[in-house]
Amino acid sequence: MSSLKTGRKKAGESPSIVWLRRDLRRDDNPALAAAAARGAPVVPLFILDPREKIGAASRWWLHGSLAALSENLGRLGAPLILRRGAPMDVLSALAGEIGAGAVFWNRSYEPQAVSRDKALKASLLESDIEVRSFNASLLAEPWEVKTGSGDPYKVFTPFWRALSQVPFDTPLPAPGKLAGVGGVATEGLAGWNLRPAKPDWAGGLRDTWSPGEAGARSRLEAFIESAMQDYPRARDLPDREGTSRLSPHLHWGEISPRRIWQSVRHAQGGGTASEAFLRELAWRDFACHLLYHWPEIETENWKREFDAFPWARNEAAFDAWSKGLTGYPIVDAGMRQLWQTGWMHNRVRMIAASFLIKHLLIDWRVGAAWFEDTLVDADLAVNRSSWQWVAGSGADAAPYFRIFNPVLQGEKFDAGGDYVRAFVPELGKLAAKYIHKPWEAPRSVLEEAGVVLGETYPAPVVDHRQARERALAAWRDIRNG
DNA sequence: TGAAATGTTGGGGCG
DNA sequence: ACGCCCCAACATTTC
Repeated sequence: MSSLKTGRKKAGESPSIVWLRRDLRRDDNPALAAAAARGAPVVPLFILDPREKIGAASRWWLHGSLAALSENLGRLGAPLILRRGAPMDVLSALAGEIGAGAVFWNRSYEPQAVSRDKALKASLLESDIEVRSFNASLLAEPWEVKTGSGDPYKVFTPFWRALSQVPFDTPLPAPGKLAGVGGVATEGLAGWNLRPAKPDWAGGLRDTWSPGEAGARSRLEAFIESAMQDYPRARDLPDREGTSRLSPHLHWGEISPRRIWQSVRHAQGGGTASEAFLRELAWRDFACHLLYHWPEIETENWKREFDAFPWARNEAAFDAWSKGLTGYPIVDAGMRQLWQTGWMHNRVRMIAASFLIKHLLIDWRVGAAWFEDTLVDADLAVNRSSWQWVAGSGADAAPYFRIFNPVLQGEKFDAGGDYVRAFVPELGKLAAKYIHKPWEAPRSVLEEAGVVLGETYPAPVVDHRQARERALAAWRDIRNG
């Protein structure tokens, strides 16, 4: 590093490192665009930090996303470099190897990343390397949206109003051609073992998803073309392709929220339907806004009175929930969709999360951790704030006494039962009338459908009515101190 | 981005 | 014709 301390190298000579993290794309990538504009050769770098826990489904996704990015960047002329280690060590080593004059990245807003990046920036600057960071993953940065008195928002609707007033930057085009640096050592993606081997449980993921920038773009186009018009109604029906399914692409930054915003706004015939979709997109910004300003919501109840909540320790109940064997078909269908495809429809996430928290009285953090391991779109800010929303412990949360009835929710949003049949095949022959409450079906109906409760499909692990009363009683206790 | 309990209303059957 | 009861349908309150 000593040679770097002799003074800032002139742009055009010393290469730029673009440290890619959750921005695995070329389009609308401000750090990449800035490196291209700087004029010097560009070395795109991805660092796998072994200390950073990444869920199993997310690791699978990351492999695909890096493979796609590597191919795309190679075609642009600047091959992606892959390295493992602590970011500080990797960056300073690589900077030394190539005599880097600049390191650019796009900002991350998670508590750990903020402090890590702050330290990194200081260290690199000390080595006389130019450091610049950008916003690539949010519509507006967490500090750009403020109340009249300058505070962060705690409630979504006013946040949404304020966010709509922020003049977003126009999305940047992908760089056409990049000058690379030859002979830079890179690790092999296959050696990172991001994909499961034995057993290979990723078949359902492969069938469902196309990680990478191209997959993200075609999802967006398909959504705008065929689903957006009916979005306000169909988004709540889990057996339809009524939602965009862009969440995993957004998490890894394969597509930019501003690109989505712009494409949706420019689409013909959007109107109120597109407004409803952009509102949901803004929930993602809101979650990051909350986590940035209240980093403790990752692990602590935002409403501290929930600290006294008598969470149950019940391995058997958690096991039934996570495997989709609760005996409540809509819950089980959701949990199996998650296990098989790495994704769960949003309506069903609320039902399944409510069931774990309120029917089984299991701590929301336990559910959040399970989701983080199994979701391809696992995102700390979105996941944690959503679980707190369901638990009633969050900032802008549903009240605790709002307890979903899994039977009614099923009948309302999966009236024909097709969602249940798709993921709970042992109920496949049961008529819609009973598919959300097989325990109420007459003996003859069950027989004809080949269902034996307690054998081919579980009896309910808890009685809804009793579980509801128990949850309300527990909540009354903590309220009364 | 609930559900269940409780309250109110109004039509129709019936003595 | 009239009052009474029943109960579905809708509205309000409570958890």
